[in-house]
Amino acid sequence: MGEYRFKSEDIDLELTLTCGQTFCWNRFEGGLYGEGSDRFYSFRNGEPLIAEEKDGVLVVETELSEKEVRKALDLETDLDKVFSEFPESEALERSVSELWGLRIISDEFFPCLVSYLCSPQMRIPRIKKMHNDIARQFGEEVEVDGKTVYRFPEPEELAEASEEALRELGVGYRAEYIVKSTEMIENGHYSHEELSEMNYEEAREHIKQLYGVGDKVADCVLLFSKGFHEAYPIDTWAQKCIKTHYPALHHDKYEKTSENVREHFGQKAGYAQEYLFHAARKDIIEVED
DNA sequence: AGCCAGGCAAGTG
DNA sequence: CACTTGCATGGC
Repeated sequence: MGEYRFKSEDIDLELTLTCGQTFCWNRFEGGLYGEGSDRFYSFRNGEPLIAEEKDGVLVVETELSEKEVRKALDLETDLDKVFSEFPESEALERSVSELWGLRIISDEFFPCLVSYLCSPQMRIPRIKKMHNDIARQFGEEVEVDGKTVYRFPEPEELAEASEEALRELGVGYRAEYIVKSTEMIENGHYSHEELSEMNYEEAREHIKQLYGVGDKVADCVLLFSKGFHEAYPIDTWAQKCIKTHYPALHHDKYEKTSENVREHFGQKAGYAQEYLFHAARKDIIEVED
């Protein structure tokens, strides 16, 4: 297997993979959010990707090209440059100083989509459990690094799953979102490839054709799998952050707030969202209801 | 025992 | 367009 090495001062791998943005990575031992090994794996194009931080070096083992590895972990982004271009803000400066090295991953479209179809009215650890249960039930069992793991199903594989079978995994009413959206993709009525040709506004409208994809899920999937770094998902936490620290940007309508934050933070608004979101959840910055 | 969680679609006025 | 309602499940 190929091996790539990167300076780990540029990325906090553990934080990046466990902050709740991705559901597509796992630890070899232990749950993603608890204690366990510091060796992580995911898949891209069916190929495993193993990442580990040791002695100040990020080591990635995979058959994938270096370009794809850089893309998956967003190693091309110059964090200093991103933060220097945001308007001055005490909340953001504190978040950045505490969470330096947090990067916006880029997962595969389909597994990312299904995770966020599961996300409405749900806590992050349970979304992760749903993702892993779906992989175990409908994905392929494969050996990675000598361990038996499950690759998340491709659309044609998950298309075999009935709504009832999904409900048995505890996904509740989200089963309908998964079944209908998977069906659209599997029978060729929806292609995410086209998203890459579009600007952000067009892409958001396009992806909302999928059943169960509203404003918030659209922004998550565009940000975390399609490289639209201007996407700023506004969930309950993000909403509270904006209200507390950027009241002038707050609005009751999602689209209006979205427009405001994108205009305020610019092309990398998603990075501001990710740092503020995680800082709020970690009590690094305060938020009011 | 209620209440709530990274919202969404469908229905009504 | 603005506003309301129902929705599954598990943890606290």
